[in-house]
Amino acid sequence: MTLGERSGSPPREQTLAALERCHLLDGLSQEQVHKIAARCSVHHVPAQRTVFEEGDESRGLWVITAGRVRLQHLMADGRQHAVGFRTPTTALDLAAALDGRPYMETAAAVEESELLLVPRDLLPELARRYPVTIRNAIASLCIDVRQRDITTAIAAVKDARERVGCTLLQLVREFGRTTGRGVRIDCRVTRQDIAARAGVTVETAIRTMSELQQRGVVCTEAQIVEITDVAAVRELARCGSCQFECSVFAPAARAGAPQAARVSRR
DNA sequence: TCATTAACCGTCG
DNA sequence: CGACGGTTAATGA
Repeated sequence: MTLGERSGSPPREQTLAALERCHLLDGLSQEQVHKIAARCSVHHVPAQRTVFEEGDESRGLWVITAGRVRLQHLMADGRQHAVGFRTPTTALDLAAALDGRPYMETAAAVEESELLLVPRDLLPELARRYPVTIRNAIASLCIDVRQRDITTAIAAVKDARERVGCTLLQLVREFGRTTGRGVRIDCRVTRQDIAARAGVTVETAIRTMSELQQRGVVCTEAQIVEITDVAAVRELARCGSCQFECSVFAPAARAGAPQAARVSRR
């Protein structure tokens, strides 16, 4: 049992609001979403606790309603490869929920988090009653496939320093906010996190980050990374000589939502 | 616990 | 050979 304790109480306002913003349910009315929520369970997961593990039987679809979750893969050498960090309104491992096969990766709460579990037997019903969710699911899966394709391609084609550069740029895509000096990655990221995501050791991540820091390209304070010279990072990652469509790492656009900082292409 | 530095060492082009 | 990057160890915050 890897799960945090369950809260029996019905979903709170904030939880419902997060579910409403889950892309899988795009196009459903508030009332419809609330009816679905009534059949979900709310789970509070303390920091560091695992929500589910790679290989576990899928229990349904997990949707983050608060906190932050890291998705990771166990590699042959025992190290963890961080697939990415996920924030509220994101559904975790949709593929496993849909095909009922075991989870493809481990989900661990980075900070205290809250997740909603849409029970597995509710999913076919959703598809039947709200065909739009099928379109939404396909869109989500496509993004997933593209992200994974890029990730594996990068692992094969880029060297360690370049991968650190790619990781920084992906984080900017996911969490970047423009500031006076440049762009800030708006969530705490340890050197270890960067290393796990780039598929390098901490020391290599530190080597690269230190070099960037000395060149005045980035600065870090309390695990918040700010990039003052995005062009230099793009150069480090050799963005110019690769054609991967990294825009798939950006959160899906949504009317009325605050726009994250963009990384200009080319 | 996290960050950093440095020496060391194996692999590969 | 030499660059790269992983390993190990020591140190400080």
